[in-house]
Amino acid sequence: MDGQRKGTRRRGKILEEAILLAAWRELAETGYTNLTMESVAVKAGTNKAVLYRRWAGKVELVIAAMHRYLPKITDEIPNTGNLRDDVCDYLRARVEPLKTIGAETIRGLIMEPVVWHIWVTSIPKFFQGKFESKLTKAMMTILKNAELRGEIKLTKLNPRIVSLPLDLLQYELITKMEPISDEAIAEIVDDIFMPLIHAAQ
Amino acid sequence: MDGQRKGTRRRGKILEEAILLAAWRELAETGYTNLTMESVAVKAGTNKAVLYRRWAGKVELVIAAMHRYLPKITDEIPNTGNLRDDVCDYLRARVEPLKTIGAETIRGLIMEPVVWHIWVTSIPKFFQGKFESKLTKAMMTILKNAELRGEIKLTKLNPRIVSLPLDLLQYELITKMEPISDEAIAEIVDDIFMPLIHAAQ
DNA sequence: TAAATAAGAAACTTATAGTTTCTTAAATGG
DNA sequence: CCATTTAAGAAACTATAAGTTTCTTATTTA
Repeated sequence: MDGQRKGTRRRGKILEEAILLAAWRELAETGYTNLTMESVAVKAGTNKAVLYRRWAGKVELVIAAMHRYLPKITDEIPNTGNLRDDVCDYLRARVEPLKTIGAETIRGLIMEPVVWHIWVTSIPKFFQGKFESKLTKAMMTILKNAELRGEIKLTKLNPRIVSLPLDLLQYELITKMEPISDEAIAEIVDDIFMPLIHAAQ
Repeated sequence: MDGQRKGTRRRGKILEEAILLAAWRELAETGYTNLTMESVAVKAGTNKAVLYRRWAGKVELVIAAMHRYLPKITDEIPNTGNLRDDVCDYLRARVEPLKTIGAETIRGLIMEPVVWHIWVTSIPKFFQGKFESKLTKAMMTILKNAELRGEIKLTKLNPRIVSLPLDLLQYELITKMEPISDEAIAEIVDDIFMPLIHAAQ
C-alpha cells in the first residue's frame, strides 16, 4: 500500500509509475523468483487485474520496470586512442547498469522462455559470418578504429575472436552470483583478448 | 500406464526403474519445463505419492533419471601425443553424453535454484588460485602431459586460460539451443585456445 | 500364516497465474 | 456542469502444479 492515498484513485501514467516503482523495489528486495504479480500489486497499492491490463505477465512487467529504472546504457563508443582501453571501457559500460540489480534477477530473466528465445535468436550466426547484434556492431567499430590507427589487421580476426570479450562477459554474468568486477574485465582483455589479437596478426 | 500389468503391484527397485524410465522418456518427449510429477507418475502407471516417497521433487527425479540413462561420462584422459588433439577429444567426450538430451532440459536444469547453487559454488575460485573441479583437474593433467612432452610451459599459463575451453563449452551449451558440434569444438581449440597457449610461451 | 512394509488411490492444501464481473471514481466533452 | 466514457478497485473464480495426508490392500518377510 505504498504511495496510495485514501479517497484517491490513481489512473493512467501515475498509476503505471507507481506499479513500475513497486516492481523495481520488489525486484531488489525479494529477487526475480520470489516476485509475484500479487506482491507487486499489493506493494503498489492496487490489484493484479490492473497489472494484467497493462502487461502480459511477470516477464513483461519486470522488463518494463528495468527499462524504466535501470541506468540507461550509453550507446557511445569509447575512443581512448588504443584498442585495449577501448575494449575495457566498452565492457565496463555494459556491466555498469547491471550493478543496480542482483545476479538472481539477471539469471531469472535469462531463464524465462520468452527472454531466452529473444536472446538465443539474436546471437550472431557465426557460420553465416553475420554480425547482427548491436553489441557486436559496437565491437566492430572499436576494432575498425584500431585498424585505422594501424594497431591491427581486421581481416586476420575471425568472428569468434571478435565476439569473445562479450561472450566471456555474458558467461561471467550468468555464472557468478556477484556483479562483474573491473579486475575480471581487465583479465578478459589482458589475458585473453589482447594476446589473441596480437597472435592473429 | 506404461509397463503396468493388471493385477500386479510393483515395488522396490522394479517400480523405481519404471519411474526413472518414464521420467527419462517424458524428458525426451516434452522437455524439462513441461515434465510434471503427475505426468511421470501416470506414464509409469503409478501416482505422485510414490514419486515423492523416493525423490524430494522434480529436480531430484530428473537428475536421478539422467544419472540412470545418460551415457556414462568417461573419466579417461585422452593421450594422443599432442595437446591440440587431447583438448579436442576431451571436450568432445564432455559433450557426447549430452547429445541424448535436449538443450531445453540442460537449460531447465541449470536454471533450477538447487542445481544453480551447486554449479555456482563448484566453480573454481580463480582469485584463490585453486583448481577444484573435476573437469579443471582433468584439464590440468592434459596440460601437464603437454609440458612433459615439451610442448608448453605450464607456469606461463594463468587460470583463466586453463579454464577457457571448458568455459566456452559451457557458454555454448547454455547459449545455443542445439547440441555443440565438433566444428564448434575445433574452433574453440584452434582459433582461441591454441593461439593463446602459444602466445603465452 | 501373522506382522511389517510399501504401493494404490484419492482427497486435500497451498501457491501462483491469469480471468471475469461488478461497482464506482475520475476524466472528458458537448 | 452534467451525461457519458473510461479505467480502477475489489473480490470471486478457474486452472495448474506442487506437495501432503490418509486410508486401503497387495506383497514381502520372518
